[in-house]
Amino acid sequence: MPKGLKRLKKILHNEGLRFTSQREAVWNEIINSDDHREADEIYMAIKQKGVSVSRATVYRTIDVLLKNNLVRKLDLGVGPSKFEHKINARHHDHIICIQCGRIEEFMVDKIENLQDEVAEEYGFKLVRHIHQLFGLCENCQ
Amino acid sequence: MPKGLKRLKKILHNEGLRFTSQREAVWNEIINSDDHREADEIYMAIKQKGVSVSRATVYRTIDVLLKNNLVRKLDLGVGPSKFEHKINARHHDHIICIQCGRIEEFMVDKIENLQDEVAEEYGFKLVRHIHQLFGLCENCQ
DNA sequence: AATTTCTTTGAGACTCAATCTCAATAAGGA
DNA sequence: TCCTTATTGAGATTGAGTCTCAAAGAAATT
Repeated sequence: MPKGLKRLKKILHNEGLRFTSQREAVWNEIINSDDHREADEIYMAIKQKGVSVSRATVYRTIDVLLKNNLVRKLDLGVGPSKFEHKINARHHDHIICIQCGRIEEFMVDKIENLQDEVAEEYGFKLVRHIHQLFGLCENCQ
Repeated sequence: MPKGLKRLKKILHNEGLRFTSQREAVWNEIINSDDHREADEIYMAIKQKGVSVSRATVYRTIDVLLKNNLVRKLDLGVGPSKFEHKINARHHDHIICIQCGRIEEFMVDKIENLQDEVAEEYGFKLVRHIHQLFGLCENCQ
C-alpha cells in the first residue's frame, strides 16, 4: 500500500467518510508533489493518470484535507487558489514573484512571535494568519 | 470645493481622464469614511445620497484610485474585497475576527524590517505585502 | 453472496464578485 | 455651440467554486 494511505483511511474513518478511489487519487496527487497547484491542475493530473474523477470531487476532497490540516490553501488574491500538502512540512509563509509566478517559502521565528504579541495586544485569540510578500524575483528585475 | 477634490482632479488629469460627478461621488464616499467597506456598500451609499452611479463605475473608479495608491484593497479570502482610503494613513496591516468580522489595524516596525530582510535574502525586490491575522476578538471568545 | 442502507460521484446548473459590451450620454476643447 | 472622444450603465459575461440529484458504489447485515 502506498506510503501514507493509512493516514487517509484514518482521517476518512474519523470523519465517518468512505474510502473511495477518487479520494485516494486526490490524496496521492497532492502528497506526491511539493508544488503549489490549483484545483484544476490537480484534477487534470488525476485524469491524465486514467482515474475517473470530477472537479466537484477534487474540491470536496481538498476540503476534507483542509479541515484535517493536511493541506494548506494559498489565496494569492488573483486567479484560483493554490494548494500544498503539509506532510512533514514546517510552518512557512510565501514570497511570490508578481511577474513569473514563482513561489518561495520562508519562515522567520521572530515574525511569528511578533504576530502573537500583536494578537495579545488586541485581545485576539489567534487562529491563523496570511503573510505573503509580493515582488520581483531576481530573474524578473 | 470639498477638501481633497483638487487631489482627485489632479489624478484624473495626470491619467488623462475626465472629471465626472460619478468619480467625484466615489472619491467622496471613500475618503470620508475610515471603514473597510466593500464595493457594493460604497455603491449603495452613493445611490442613497441621490447620485446616479453604477456598480461598473464604482469598480472602475476604485481601480484608478488603487493605481494611484490612494486606496487599499483588502482581500479577506472570503466574500467580496473591502476597500479603505490611504489619505493621511500610515501603513498598517490587519487583524480580523473570524466570528464577527471586526477589523483592527496594526503596525509593527520590526515586522516590516524583517520582511525586507526576507525579500533581500531571496533576491526579491519587494513591491507589496499582505499580512492578515485571523482569530477571535475579545467579544467572540 | 445477496440484500439493504446510505454515502459518494459527476455532469451540468448555479452563485456571486467582478469585468466587459456597446449604445447613449456627457465632458471639455475649439 | 459644436465636435470629438471619453464615460456611463444596464445587462451580459466570466470564472472559481459550490450545489443538485439521479445513478453508482461502499460497507454493514443476513
